Amino acid sequence: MNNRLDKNKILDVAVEMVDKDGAQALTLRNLAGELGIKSPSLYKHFSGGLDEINTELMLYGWSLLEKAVLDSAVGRSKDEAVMAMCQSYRRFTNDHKGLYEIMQWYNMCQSEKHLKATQGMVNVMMRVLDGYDMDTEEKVHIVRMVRSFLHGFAALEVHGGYGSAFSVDDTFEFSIRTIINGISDIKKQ
Amino acid sequence: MNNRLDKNKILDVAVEMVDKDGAQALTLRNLAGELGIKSPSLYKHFSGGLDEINTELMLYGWSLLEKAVLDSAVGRSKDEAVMAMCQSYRRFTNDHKGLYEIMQWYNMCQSEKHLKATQGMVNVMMRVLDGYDMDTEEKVHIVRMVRSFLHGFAALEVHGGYGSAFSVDDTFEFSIRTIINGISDIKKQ
DNA sequence: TTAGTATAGCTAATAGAGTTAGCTAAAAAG
DNA sequence: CTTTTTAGCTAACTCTATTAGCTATACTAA
Repeated sequence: MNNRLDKNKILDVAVEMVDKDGAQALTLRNLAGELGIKSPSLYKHFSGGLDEINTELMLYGWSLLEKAVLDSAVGRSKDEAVMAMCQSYRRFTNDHKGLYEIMQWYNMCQSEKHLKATQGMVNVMMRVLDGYDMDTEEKVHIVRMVRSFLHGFAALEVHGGYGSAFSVDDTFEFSIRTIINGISDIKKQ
Repeated sequence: MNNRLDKNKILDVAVEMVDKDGAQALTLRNLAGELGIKSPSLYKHFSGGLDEINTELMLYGWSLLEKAVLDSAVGRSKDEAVMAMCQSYRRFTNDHKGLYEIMQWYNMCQSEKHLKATQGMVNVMMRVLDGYDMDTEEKVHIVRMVRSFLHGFAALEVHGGYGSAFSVDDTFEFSIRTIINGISDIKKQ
């Protein structure tokens, strides 16, 4: 029988680990321990070490998120599609707290890789905005705005940054609706 | 003469370092080197080690940002005040890339400290919204929305997350105006 | 001013990360 | 069945943060 590990099995375990205990819990020692091997053995699968593992996780996470956002927009258009995309984005960040952390900060410096990783999701958002009557520049601004909001909301929500007692769900709905309203308002000018 | 260091001098140098080379460049070795001492000596000033230094930086950063946001809102009201606050927030994150990184992720887990640190800025924002006719719940939602946007925008801008060629300044202006428009739209309902 | 105390900085050593080198046994390939 | 490849191991190295203990300098009280 084949008990040997491969990249995918290792990454799956890594995702479980970071979503359970946070991104900082991903050490070679912990990961190897979880897999029942010793840390130097991980270099047989990821010769680039921890850096390569983080990069792979980052890429994997963005592909997952792209798929989630895409699925949520299927069969919907305009406001309904925007709302659905935003909700699936938020659901993802709550289901994958650790992975999303890695997606955020990892390789942010070597921007090319990161930029490429996020491009898929950006394209999906752009296509959804095709349903509205606006030019490319307006769409770019809106996608940037929505991404900024979703990203910031996730960071604050996941890390418990919202102190007061009011419903965070309500804030999310309210914000998306406000953005959508603001968009149509600008179109009326 | 007094060549000895104190907490404030050390923190000032630390801020310079992280803003120049990023948060990950803050190691005891680097910091000590920059100060002309050896790393164990830092424990004479920060018995809690690197963790305490990061915490102090986080608190210091939030107090700076609170002050900046407060100053920008003085003598302004409503939309003009909101716009000024947002612009000063953005200016801060660009002037203090490294410090802002630390403000974001550090001690996010031990939320009490972090929550308290951000409370000052939240209070300033709430007070600005007193100029509008809305109840507390609405204000809370709006502050959360604006914070989320500003936070997410900063993260994307600072790390070069905006790929396309369109002006990032325009996106910022557009977004704030969209949010303000959305707010008044909701008020009209 | 001076004697005494507190302490900022040092060196040396420990512990725990990531990483490399080299070995071995098991799987894969012919 | 033989050969080759390779996943996993141990041992060792480097670079972190951190602790212990020493010393000389700067404060402080008489």
